[in-house]
Amino acid sequence: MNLTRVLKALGDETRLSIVSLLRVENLCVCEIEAIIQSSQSNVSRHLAKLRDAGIIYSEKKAQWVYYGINKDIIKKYSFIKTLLEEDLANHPQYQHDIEKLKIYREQNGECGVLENTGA
Amino acid sequence: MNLTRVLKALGDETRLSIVSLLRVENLCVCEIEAIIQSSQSNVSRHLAKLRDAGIIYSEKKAQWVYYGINKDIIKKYSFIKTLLEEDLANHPQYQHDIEKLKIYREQNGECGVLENTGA
DNA sequence: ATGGTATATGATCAAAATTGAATATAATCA
DNA sequence: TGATTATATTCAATTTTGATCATATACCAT
Repeated sequence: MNLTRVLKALGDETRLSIVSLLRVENLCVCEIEAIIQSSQSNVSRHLAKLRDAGIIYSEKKAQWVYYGINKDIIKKYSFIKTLLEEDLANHPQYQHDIEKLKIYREQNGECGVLENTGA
Repeated sequence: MNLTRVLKALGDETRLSIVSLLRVENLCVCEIEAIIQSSQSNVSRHLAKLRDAGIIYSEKKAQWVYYGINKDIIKKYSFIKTLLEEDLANHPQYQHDIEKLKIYREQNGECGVLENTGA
């Protein structure tokens, strides 16, 4: 969880897409996979990298693993808050992914039966 | 000057040191070289990468090339302002580099005879 | 137990990034 | 002009990164 490592982890198209989605809602691997249209193993690896950098955390629920933004890193590096709330939130490309997430939700609902982890 | 490119450019120890110094004051290559203790060609290359990403600009004065933070990128990506003013400014390692810059200035003065470009 | 689904990981390959050494270019100064 | 200084760039070697395929593991349902 050091600054260079964090920036390096964020400096990738796929990982930035993932972070942008997790900004809105916690998601499991298969959901992310579907929305950003990348392979399972690829998404899993990128998630691991983001987690190793301390940007996200993971939480196992039944057979799924949910990922979410790690609040602690926002406390530690305040630029991340700005990045999430301003730069990513206003970025057309990532807004588009969020639209796709909504559509995915309407069509597929939740992966687990459980309440969503979005809080 | 796109987001991923910018983050990628910032995700490097040497380049982050450079940006952190330029936050305080515009500097030429040989000054940066002296302070962060890296080779001339290496510093020059890192500067080129930061410039290509739109994070810094360069300005030739006599035989020196001065580099400074590009204000436009701060307007475009607001996280950079936070990164510079909070995260880098408060980071012990980079504060230390700034101390070294002060000492360097006391001992060597300005590279050019010209007024400093710090504004 | 068996089979199916979700996720992680190892192996491998190609592409990209980093570095040092040497060289090229441009400006200055004697 | 020729020497010197500052900076950029090229080349080659090395390291790191990203993608893919195959496989392993964990959990669930029947």
